[in-house]
Amino acid sequence: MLYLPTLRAERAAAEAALNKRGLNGAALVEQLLQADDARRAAQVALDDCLAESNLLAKAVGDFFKTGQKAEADAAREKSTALKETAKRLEAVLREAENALQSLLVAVPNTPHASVPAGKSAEDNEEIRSSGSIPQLHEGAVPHWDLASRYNLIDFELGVKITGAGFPVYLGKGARLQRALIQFFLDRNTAAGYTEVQPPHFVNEASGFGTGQLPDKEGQMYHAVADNLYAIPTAEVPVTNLYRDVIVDESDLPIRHTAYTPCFRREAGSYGKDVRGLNRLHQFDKVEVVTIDRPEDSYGRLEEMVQHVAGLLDALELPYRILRLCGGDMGFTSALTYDFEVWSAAQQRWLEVSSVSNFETYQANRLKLRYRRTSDRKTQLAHTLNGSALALPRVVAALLENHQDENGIRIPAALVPYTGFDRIS
RNA sequence: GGUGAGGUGGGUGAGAGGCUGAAACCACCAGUUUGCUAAACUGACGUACGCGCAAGUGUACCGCGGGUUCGAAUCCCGCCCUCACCGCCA
Repeated sequence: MLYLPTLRAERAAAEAALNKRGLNGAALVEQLLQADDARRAAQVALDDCLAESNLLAKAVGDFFKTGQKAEADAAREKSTALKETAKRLEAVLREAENALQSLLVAVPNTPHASVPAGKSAEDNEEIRSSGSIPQLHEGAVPHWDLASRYNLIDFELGVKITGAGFPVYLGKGARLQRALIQFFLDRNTAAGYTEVQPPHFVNEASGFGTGQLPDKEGQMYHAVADNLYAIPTAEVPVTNLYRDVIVDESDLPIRHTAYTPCFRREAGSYGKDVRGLNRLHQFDKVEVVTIDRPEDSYGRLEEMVQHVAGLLDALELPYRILRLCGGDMGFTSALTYDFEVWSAAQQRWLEVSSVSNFETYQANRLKLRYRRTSDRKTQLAHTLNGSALALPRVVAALLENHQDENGIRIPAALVPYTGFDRIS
């Protein structure tokens, strides 16, 4: 949710930024500011009315005390009449607030200056790439074939007990999952992220806080009886730990890492995109979340990108880093870097991590502020997060890229965690 | 699932129609004292939205939403949540 004071102060920049998403920035901002003006006018009118009413009420009490009954009755009558006006003005204000709010939640974040304008993935900007594309042997196969050949993952069994997109991991396949989770958590905590184990279901307020609700409602599993949502990412519960919180500036940056399963309905997905591990309804992910001061947040973002790159290096996977264009970026993000690993057997790039700075967009919804040491004033913090990492596509790439005629090699960094160095 | 208690500022917790944006204590912040720290003392100390060049000032907020009243943290109704005990259970 855009912060209106900033929007007013930096109007031209905000308009230009929204244009990069392919929106009409000028029109959107104009609409927002007009709605805000209407809200302000309504509030001033109501406040004045209530102020008068408060004075009258006080007068009634005073008149009673001094025994001035006639004056008391007169004031009382006047106050009763004011009540009607107040009621009307209150309705006007409420309507103005609702109008503003529904506009606000419909406007995405303003992209950072470095974000390229663009409509789709075509316009994303490659920042750098790393690792070499492996030359696979004759007869190399995609991960879904490897998964069944070595009995690592049973997709059909998952279909039986739950449905498509809920795979069952077996034997070394299951162990590989657990090893990766542990490996990522160890690396993240070593880098200064404090581990958290959050709930896997969240309430409505949390869904709103990080921006999943109301607009991405259909993407989450909803436990209707209790009105809880299965988390689509650990970002939701972990960031919401700081909802309605004013942290001290000296406590920043706050860094957390969390492993959770993630649940996504992925309504509308189909075809080769969803084959094998490419897109699942339930998957494992280790997340990193950072909260920091505005002036430091982009430095943090770079640190997070470096950190994620280090994970992929350790797994010996070839990857590239993209700076997403305005049109391809998530609704709530100001700047997003995507990490894609090369899937050698599928001959395509697979997204394994998305690292974003949300600036104050989430913080404004969350009411997450920090108190400055210098003047003790509160200010919205910046929130950032990134996957470090999402498992399924890492596993896909690991299996495909490290396969040879006799099996699959486990990268050295992971062997202490798997307890085996080959799958065969 | 049953029964009971309760939701007040960063924390504990008083208040039971106007004297209450809210006692007291603790914490936090500034200062005095001090070789340093501690202690002691003094002062300041909620959030949000407005108005004002500013000093300042208006309004709202005591879980949420309604109601009664000239006036509600306080009375009434509905909802949500938390805790305790019992039952069941990994």
